Amino acid sequence: MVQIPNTPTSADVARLAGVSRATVSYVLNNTSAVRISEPTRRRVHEAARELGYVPHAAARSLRAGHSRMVLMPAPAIPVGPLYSGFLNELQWALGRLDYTVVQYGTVGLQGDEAARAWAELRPVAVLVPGADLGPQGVGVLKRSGARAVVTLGPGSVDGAHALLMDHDAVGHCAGAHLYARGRRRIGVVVPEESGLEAYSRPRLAGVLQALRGTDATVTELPLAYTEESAARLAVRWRESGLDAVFAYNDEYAMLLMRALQDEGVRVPEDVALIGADDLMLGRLLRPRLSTVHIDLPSGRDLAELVDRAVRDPSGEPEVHKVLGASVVRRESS
Amino acid sequence: MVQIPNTPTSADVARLAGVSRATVSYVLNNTSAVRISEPTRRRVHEAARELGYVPHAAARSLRAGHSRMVLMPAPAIPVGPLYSGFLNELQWALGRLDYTVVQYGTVGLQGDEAARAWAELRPVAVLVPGADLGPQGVGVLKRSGARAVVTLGPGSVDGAHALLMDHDAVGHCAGAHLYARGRRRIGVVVPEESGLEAYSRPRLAGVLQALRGTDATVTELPLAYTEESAARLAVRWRESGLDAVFAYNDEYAMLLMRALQDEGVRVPEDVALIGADDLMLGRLLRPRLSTVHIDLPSGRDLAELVDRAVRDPSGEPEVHKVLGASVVRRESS
DNA sequence: TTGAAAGCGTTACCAA
DNA sequence: TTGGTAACGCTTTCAA
Repeated sequence: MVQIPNTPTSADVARLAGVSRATVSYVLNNTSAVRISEPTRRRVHEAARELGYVPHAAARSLRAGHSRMVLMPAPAIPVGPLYSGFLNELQWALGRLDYTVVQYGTVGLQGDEAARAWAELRPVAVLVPGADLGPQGVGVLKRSGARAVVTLGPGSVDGAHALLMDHDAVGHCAGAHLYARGRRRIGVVVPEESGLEAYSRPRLAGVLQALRGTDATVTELPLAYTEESAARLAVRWRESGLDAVFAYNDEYAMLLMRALQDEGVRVPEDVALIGADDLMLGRLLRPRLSTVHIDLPSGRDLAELVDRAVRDPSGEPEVHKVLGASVVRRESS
Repeated sequence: MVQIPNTPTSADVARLAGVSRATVSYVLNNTSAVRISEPTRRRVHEAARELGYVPHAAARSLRAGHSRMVLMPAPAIPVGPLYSGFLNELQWALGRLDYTVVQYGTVGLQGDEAARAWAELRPVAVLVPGADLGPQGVGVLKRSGARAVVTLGPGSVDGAHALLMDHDAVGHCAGAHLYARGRRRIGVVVPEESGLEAYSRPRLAGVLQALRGTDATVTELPLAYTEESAARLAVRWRESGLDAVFAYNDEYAMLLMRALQDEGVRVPEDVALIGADDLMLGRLLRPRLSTVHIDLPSGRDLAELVDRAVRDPSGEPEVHKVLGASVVRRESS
């Protein structure tokens, strides 16, 4: 017969220590408004340890009327070292401010439905990467007690703070660089993988904007992240007449570079190539890959924004441009 | 003056609809044990929509005595496409089974302290990647109501289910392969970055095991993920006399390959090189990088294990070896 | 210094 | 078909 242990509650601790539940709460929370005798204190701690008592977060925040939970929908697409480093720093910084960061696995849920699912947890703040949140969603979250809603993505939403990750700037940088290098027939890789449109569209738009009013032409190059797809693109390269490519990011750039070289297209002589994200691996190619270096905000800064917003929820939503982009020219352009 | 909207509760909905809280609950949860008239039903839904009512998960699970939350500590190190694909699949599969997956940002917390933090959320199941959980921790979690504790990592812990990710096998594969290719003086890259020991140690051990009792020698090669570090290693390469390397993974392999080639060391003629993880990018190198392909379990399978364990918590802990490793020979070995 | 009791938002039982 | 009520675990006010 299996002993199914019942989860100990503060009442169990109280009973074992021979005190009331109130006293247990005072002791375990170090409530300063009330002085508990040292022996009692010890008995309570003892009892809690013995029972393996762990407080019940839900009950606690239900009673308190609020929690310190910061909720982030977990990004559905694999995320590079850049962004995951940022996430880590952010979690650490929020942890220092005594928040608990929780990534919520929003699978099939869309838009407002997702917002409602998040709202059920009554987080004190919500950080939403990407563009999956509308004004409705912000309303739902605020009404359910979120004191701060922050979007991290291309646009800003009414009522929410925004960290504008302006990927146009990445494309703009790349386009201007290629133009300055004397290239005029410029291709822009657009990944065929779904979920990347949120980045690829603005990057393309940035290139277009950088070249508007010049004599350069811009050609979209759909490309899947497979060698076959890259080979198909490479095989028809010469007839395309392109003399430069912004390859969306370093990984697609590496893929394309190899395919082009296999076709005898020389980089950078025949075609200048530039990626983005400044991955270590791009540096290892021959020629070394030029790239657009992206600066994300520091996790500390975002954590402080969140904290500020939580403390003063009626403050005006802040909107910050936080994505710095700069060309790192190496050998491929 | 700013209107701070109070979060609507089911009582508010009841008042607006002119019914009792119980009725609201029945309607919104489609309770089948009870029949509510169509007009009432409509009024309730109407009222809920109008107020933007969102149920309070904490209150609900407090009342119910359990939740459907599956908690995973968020991995602190950046995680490759392989593992993050696995995570996604897992979240999706658990979502289909009506669980809610939450990644908990455990920063700084160690061992049992971390386990207690997780336990506060009273998850129905806990999935712990890595080796950060001891038997004590399992005890805390179980006592606080977790019906399944599953570790994903190198070892198994008493009382918990285990998906054994036996990274020894990766090293074993690589070592055996290099030996079979006629190499005898074999280097093994050990990343200097902290947090990777959990993988690098067993991979090294696997190589050693594969070569035990043969005439081959194994040399540890500490390497940081920087070009400088790789260059330092490469510069002293010839005197090391090594004729093969297992480079921990594809990224370190790419780093090292470039550094070696820059020193005029030929791959694979002078030194055979093999990585691990079967990244797309390794295929793009010259020579194309040999690698150890790693098979993770399907997210669906793990989801089903979790579900089984939740339904029958008294079942024997299952221990599965789930890491398949196989060499993909390309041109570098 | 300690204890009794109320109440946070839900749901489920029992009555009406 | 609907409503009252108790209970989940915790904190806090008020009394003793």
